[in-house]
Amino acid sequence: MEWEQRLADSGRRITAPRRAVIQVLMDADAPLSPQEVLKLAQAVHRSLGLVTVYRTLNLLAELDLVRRAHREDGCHGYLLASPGHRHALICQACGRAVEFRGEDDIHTLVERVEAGTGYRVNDHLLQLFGLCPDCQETER
Amino acid sequence: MEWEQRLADSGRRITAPRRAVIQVLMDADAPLSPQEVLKLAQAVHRSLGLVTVYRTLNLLAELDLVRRAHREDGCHGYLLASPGHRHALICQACGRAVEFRGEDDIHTLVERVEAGTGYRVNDHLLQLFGLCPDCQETER
DNA sequence: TTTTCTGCAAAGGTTTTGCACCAAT
DNA sequence: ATTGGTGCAAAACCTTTGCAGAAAA
Repeated sequence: MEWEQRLADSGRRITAPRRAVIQVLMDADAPLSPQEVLKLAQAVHRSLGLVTVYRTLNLLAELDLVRRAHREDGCHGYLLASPGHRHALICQACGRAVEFRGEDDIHTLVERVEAGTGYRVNDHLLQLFGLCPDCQETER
Repeated sequence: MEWEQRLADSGRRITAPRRAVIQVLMDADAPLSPQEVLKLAQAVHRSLGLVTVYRTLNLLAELDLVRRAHREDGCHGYLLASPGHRHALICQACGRAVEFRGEDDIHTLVERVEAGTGYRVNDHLLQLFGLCPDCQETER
């Protein structure tokens, strides 16, 4: 598993709580709040505490294994970062999220913005909001 | 002012605190946290309280006059729902922000993503991070 | 054995609610 | 005059920190 390698390389340890949290994120198809992660992960690792969930999510985010996402309900959501710079597309009705690549278009945009403003762009955050195929059905 | 109309239409009242909050958001060029809105808006309306800021931001978000944005520092940021849909470019060193338009590039990207995923995209959030010209100087 | 990690308790923040007074319509 | 809005205080949450014991390397 690639994430175990990443943890080990940074001098961190592979533990049961961390396994549980990653497992939950791997199974999820929408950004999860810390509370949601806790509830789901306790099925795997009973004694897990909320504090450890927070610490684990922060650690994984630092290592770029997990991405923080904006949720319209006010919570912060966490989802596994797929390799390569992907971006989240979140359903406004059911919360299901998929990721997509948009390197080419963003690259064009970034170049234009750099030329226009003199800024040097190092990073970006892009999220799209809309309706997934199922919820478009339901809508009718 | 269009927002006054929107408030009146929904049976709400135009008050000094609401004017102050909207004024601040109109002048801002980056998503502001409730605390930041409070500090800035108190310059216009001394007795303003944090509670009223929250209530006003929630109300405005309900009416789609204001949008909630994701901030990496953990807070939620609020920004005026811009008719021209502009995006923020923020300096990582000094915090100075400028805005840019990117409609064309984003439009292309959105179409491609819709075709690839089956989602219908209604809205998006884009923020760029980098160094402004001055801070690129300082860097050397 | 050594260091990191965990869970608890408690602290520090942020956001929401209840209520009496005030203001816009 | 009515109804909705404001500010304060307090409650309810969410997130981080300090610490002693447990677990990985």
